[in-house]
Amino acid sequence: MIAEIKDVARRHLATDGANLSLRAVARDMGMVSSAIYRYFASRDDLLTALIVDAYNAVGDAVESTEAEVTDRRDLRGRLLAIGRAVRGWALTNPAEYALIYGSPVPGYQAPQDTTVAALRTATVLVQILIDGHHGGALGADEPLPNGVRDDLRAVADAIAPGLPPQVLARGTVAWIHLFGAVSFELFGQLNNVIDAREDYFDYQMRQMADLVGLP
Amino acid sequence: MIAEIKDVARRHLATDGANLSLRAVARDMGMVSSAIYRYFASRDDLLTALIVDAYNAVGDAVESTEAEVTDRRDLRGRLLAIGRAVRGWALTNPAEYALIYGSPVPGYQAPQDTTVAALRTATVLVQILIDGHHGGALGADEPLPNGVRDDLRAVADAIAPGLPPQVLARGTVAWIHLFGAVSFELFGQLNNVIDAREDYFDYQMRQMADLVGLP
DNA sequence: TGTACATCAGTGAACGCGCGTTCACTGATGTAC
DNA sequence: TGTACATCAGTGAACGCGCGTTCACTGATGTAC
Repeated sequence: MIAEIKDVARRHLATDGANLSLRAVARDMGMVSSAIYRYFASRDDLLTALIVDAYNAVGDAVESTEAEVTDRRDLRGRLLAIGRAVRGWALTNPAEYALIYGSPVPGYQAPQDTTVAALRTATVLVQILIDGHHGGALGADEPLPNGVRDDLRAVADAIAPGLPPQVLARGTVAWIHLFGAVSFELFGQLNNVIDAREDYFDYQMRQMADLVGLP
Repeated sequence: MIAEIKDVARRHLATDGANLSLRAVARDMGMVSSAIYRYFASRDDLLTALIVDAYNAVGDAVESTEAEVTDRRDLRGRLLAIGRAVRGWALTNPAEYALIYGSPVPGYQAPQDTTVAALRTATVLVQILIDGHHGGALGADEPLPNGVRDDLRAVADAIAPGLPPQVLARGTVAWIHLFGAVSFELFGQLNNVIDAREDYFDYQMRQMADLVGLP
C-alpha cells in the first residue's frame, strides 16, 4: 500500500514537479485524501520517502552497471559505466532526478536520512580512485589551495583513508561534471545545440577520464 | 511600475521558488491582485519577463567582468573571470539562477524570446576560443564522434565561422562544467564536503582551462 | 479661464478551483475464549 | 461452533486557507476646444 502510494506519487512528480499534491495522489488511488495519513504523517514525509527511494534507485543502477565491468583494471570503462548509469536512470526518471539533483524544493528541508542513500553512488566512484591510486596509475603532484586540500583530506579520512587529496580533487571534478552534464541535457540546455546526446555524453566522460588521469 | 512589480516578484522567487503567486506580489505592493493585469497579461508573462531579465543580468555580469581583464591575451584569466562572474551573480541571486539553470518550472513553457538573452553569456566564452584558435594556441587534433562533430560544426557556422568543432567541443565541456559547479554549490550538494568554496571553484576553473588547452 | 470629454490606474466582488490537515465515524476482518 | 471484543483501513465532512482570472466600476488626471 505504501509502495502503491509512492508509485502514484512518482507519476505525479513527472507532471507537477515537486508541487506534489496529496489530494491528487489520493484521488488517483480512488481514496479519500485523509486516507493517505494512515501511511504518511504529512506531505513532507511522503516527499522524503520519494527522495530516499530516488537516491537508492540511482545507487542501485550505478552499483549494478559498474559491477558488470568484468575487467576491474579497466578504470576508464568503470567510470564510463557509472556515468551511463546515472544518465540512463535520469532519462527514464527525470522528475525523480530533478527532485534530488535539481533546484531545492521551496520550503522543504531534507532530513538527515537522505544523506546515507546519497553517499552510495559516490562510493562507487571513489573506489575507482582508490584502485587507480593503489595501482600507481594516478599521479598526484600539483599543489591544491590549502582550504581545498584540508577539506578533501577530511573527506578522504572518512571514506578513503590514505587517498591523496589531489586525487580526490580530480575525482570530485569528474563527479560534478557528470551531474552537470546530465542536468544540462535533462533541463533542456542542450536543445537546438547538440542532437547526438549519447555520443556527446560519452565524449564528456572520456574528457573526465583524461582529467582524472585514468590510464 | 512594471519594474517595481518585477522587483517584488524577484523577492518572492527567493522564498517560493518558481511557485510565484500573483496575489502575493500584489499584496506586497499594497494593490489588489487584479491590478497586476494592467501590466502583465498573465502569471506566465510575468515569469517570462523575470527569466529574460535573469539571462540579461548574468549576461551583463559576465560581459563586464570579462571586459575588465586588460591583458586580452590572458585567455585563462578571461575564462576565470567569466566563471567568477557567473558564480558571483548566482550566489547573490540564487532564486533567479535556479529559475534559468535549475529544474524546469512545471507547466511553464519558455517562449522563444528567452533564447536571445540566453546566448549572450555563451558568446563571451566563444570569443576566448576564437582568440585562442587564431593565436594558434589551441590544438584540435583528436577525433570527435561523427554526430557530435556535425552538431558542433553547425553551431560554429552560426556563431563562430571557421572554429574547428574540436575546439568548440572542449569549450562546451568547460561551459557545462561551469554551470554544473555553480549548481552543485548552490543546490547544496557541497554541504559538509567542501567549505573552501571560492578556492575550490577557482581550482575547477583552472582544470577547465587545462582541458580546453588554454596557454 | 473654464467646461466637456477621454484616458487609464486601480478597486472590489465574484467564479471556480485547489490545497494540507483534523476528527469523529463506519464497517469489515481477525482473535480469544 | 459461536459469541464478544479489538484492530484498523478507509470515509466524509469540515476548517481555514490559497490561487489565477474576469468584469463592471470608480475616480483622478490630462487634453481639447
